[in-house]
Amino acid sequence: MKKELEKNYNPADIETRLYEKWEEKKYFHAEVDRDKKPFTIVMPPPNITGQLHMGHALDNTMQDILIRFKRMQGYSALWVPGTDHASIATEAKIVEAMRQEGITKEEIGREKFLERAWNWKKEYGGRIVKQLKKIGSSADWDRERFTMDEGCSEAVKEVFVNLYNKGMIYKGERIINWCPKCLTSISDAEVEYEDQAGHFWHLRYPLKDGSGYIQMATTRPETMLGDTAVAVNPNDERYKDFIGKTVILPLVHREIPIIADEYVDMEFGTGVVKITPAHDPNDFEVGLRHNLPIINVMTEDAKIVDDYPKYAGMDRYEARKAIVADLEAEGVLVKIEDHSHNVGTCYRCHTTVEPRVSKQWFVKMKDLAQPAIEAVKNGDTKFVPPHFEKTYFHWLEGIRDWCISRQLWWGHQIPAFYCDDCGEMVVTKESHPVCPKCGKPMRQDPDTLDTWFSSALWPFSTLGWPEKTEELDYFYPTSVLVTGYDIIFFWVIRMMFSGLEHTAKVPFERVLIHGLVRDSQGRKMSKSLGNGIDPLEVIDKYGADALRFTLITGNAPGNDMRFYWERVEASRNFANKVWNASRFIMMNLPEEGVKEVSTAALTDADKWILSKANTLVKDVTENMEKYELGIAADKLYSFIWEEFCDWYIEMVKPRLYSDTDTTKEAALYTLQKVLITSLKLLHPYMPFVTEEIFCTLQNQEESIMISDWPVYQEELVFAEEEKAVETIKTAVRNIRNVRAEMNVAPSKKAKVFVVSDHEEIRNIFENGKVFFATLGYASEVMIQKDKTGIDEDAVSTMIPNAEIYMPFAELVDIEKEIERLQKEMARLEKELARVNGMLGNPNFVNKAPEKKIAEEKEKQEKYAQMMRQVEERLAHLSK
RNA sequence: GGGAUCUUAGCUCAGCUGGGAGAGCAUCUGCCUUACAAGCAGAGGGUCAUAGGUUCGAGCCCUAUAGGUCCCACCA
Repeated sequence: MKKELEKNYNPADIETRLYEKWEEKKYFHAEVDRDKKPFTIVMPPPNITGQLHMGHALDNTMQDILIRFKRMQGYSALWVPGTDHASIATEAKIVEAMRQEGITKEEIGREKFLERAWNWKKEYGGRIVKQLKKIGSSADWDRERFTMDEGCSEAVKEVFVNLYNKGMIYKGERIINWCPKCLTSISDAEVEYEDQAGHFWHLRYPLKDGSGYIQMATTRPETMLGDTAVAVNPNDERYKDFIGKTVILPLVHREIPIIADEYVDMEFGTGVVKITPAHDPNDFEVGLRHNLPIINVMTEDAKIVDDYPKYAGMDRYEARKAIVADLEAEGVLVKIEDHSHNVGTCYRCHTTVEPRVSKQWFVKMKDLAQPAIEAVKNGDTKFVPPHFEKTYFHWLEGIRDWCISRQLWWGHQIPAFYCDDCGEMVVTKESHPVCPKCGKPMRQDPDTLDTWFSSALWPFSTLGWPEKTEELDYFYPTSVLVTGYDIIFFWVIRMMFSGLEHTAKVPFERVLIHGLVRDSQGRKMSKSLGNGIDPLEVIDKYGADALRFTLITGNAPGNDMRFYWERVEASRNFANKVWNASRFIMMNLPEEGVKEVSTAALTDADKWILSKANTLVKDVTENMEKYELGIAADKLYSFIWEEFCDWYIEMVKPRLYSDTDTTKEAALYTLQKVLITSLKLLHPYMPFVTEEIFCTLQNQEESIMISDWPVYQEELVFAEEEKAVETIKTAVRNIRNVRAEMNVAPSKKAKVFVVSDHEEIRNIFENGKVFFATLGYASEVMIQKDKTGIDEDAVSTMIPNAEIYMPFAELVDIEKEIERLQKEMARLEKELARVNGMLGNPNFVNKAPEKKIAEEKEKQEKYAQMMRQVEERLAHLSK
């Protein structure tokens, strides 16, 4: 029994079932297969704390399209999925959950805390994976990884030890970005700057010798407790005499020197800067140059330390108020100005970052950055779109050492060990080393590594590195990395230099960058604004195919896009169109199936659509190979909807409905063939509908996703037939146009006369006679060499080398008819003038390519000829 | 301060290497035509931000200007 499609397309009915089938059949699984070429993508691992959002949906849709495309093309297409432990985010969630229970992590200790964290991971880590499956992701879930699983942890240790032994990782006391809420250091990349309204407090520090004071301004008066100098520019004439003198720090009454340093900008403010090495990165540098003491005045959570009893325990903003009040009381506060400045905030919690001097681990970036720059410069890795390479270079060229230690427990603990007895330190992959000097057990560094340290290894750690696995050998370097431009600094760059350093290869050949999905007003989707749209809700309402199609069309690579429900609806309508066209075709297919038909048996229309479909195969494949996914999708959309449904299916109907038509088989054959080609090309974009239709149509279980990708065939190019059908389309359009203008009801059929003294044109119409009945509302079609027997009052329309007449005696309004023809005349005159202008220009004729000139000459002839037709007709009418 | 990017139809956006301005939505006019009203047929609507330049030819390349967005940067 022939299977049929349900009357209405309902994505919810098919999606879950199909996905389960795919998983069961292991279609997503890829193996090393030396007979095939590899194509590899590693999925940017979503955080285990994460919920699927539009960014994931876009990112994963793009990857899935590429993977499905390559799989069908016969590659061993591997998409490695996984999740990221997201140390700061996860730890914050667990700490918060514990806080609600009234316990702190210190109370339960590291071991118990990690136990909780792992439990949490078990409970929630799978959630995002389930969600990714809802959008149809065909990732190889058998190879799912986690940044803290055994293999990844091994890779992390290996890398750390290697880099340490090469001297590229060091521990040092530096000023770093500290988040007083997360209570950890963060890297430069993790600081987000935002403009904040603040003030300038103008202060006068009195000179020790009583000869006066020196005046400066600060945006952070509370840090004055830690001032250890006042600086001026050495070239500043105004302050020449002050250099070397001593001032008395107000409130604290510490004696500090006035020093000279180029860092001070003479043009800015008073040209005097207070120097607080412990609480400002620039001051820290100045302090190093001048051997200034570093006086830390704040605790980890940004409160004033006990050394200043009056302010001890106050947080930085409280202390600011108190100190400003005291400065005023002491008479050293001159004035307060409004001032807006850039403040660094923690990218996770948006607390203002506090620069803090502490001992941390760093990766030396200079030697790592250079190869990463070169690899892109010489094209080993290319960005799509290319302009993101500039961003990449810019950031790498200005890169500073990477602070990788975090004062957190959830993450990869740093493989450095200390001997509390003799102070020896070793860096090793062993988990319980003994001190090489005194043989005592050693204590591991309590800090963990930046989450991005392990993500940086993702493209090769997931393939088995540091082991020399078959997978690594075959699938690495990966083919393309798909990610948003907001992640270039965090991740792409770090994967690049890590890959080059540890595998001596680039981690991926392409970086495909996409933008952000914004709301309909162009705002970023965010939790706090509550303007986020849940992809799962979209899927529930319109299906995953509609969501995918929406995300992939209507915008250029790398650009942000706005999300509109209307667009999802339009995509759903397209899926519905495909569904219904397929349903129509299936209704007409005989139970025993369609036989292969020889080319000779095909009509012009058949050849036309086959030829068009063939071109589509070529275009779509080329676009997809160039990562132009949106362009390919647009072409599919217009081919299927306009050419195939609106024209071909309509043209073919009379043949299907007739029992005597000898070309019926050819029509059925062509319908099925073009449908299957279209479904295959569309499958990467809309995997669910295409699968359901494909299997129903073929009455088989075997999936479209493992079928062969269509290939362009020279023998399916039918240029003559394409031209012929285009001629007929033009004629039909003109007929419809005229009828619509005259408000002729579709039910009112009319005779159609085609007059042409070109034999080949008459032949085209002779072959296409059938189409005029349904498409052109014709009761009868007469094709003739001249106007014999045509009612003089007929309505007319012109196409190149032919005239079409429809006798509507009772409807014809001569005035209107003349008006229409005059309008047409004017258009032709304009076009002809343009062409004449070009061809009359000797520069054009001498310099333009021959092909272009020939094209224009052809047009010139066409317009001139049509003008003669219109002229003649006008002359006749005005008689 | 440096850099990137954008400015095209009422709205949102395409427009690949320069060769007669496109789509979706919205609007207007007809149609329940036996796959689809989630549809069919037709129509209107644009000095491609501005000013120069290169070119036979510019939405596309170059320069400047205006406005928007984003990223980077140590101006206390």
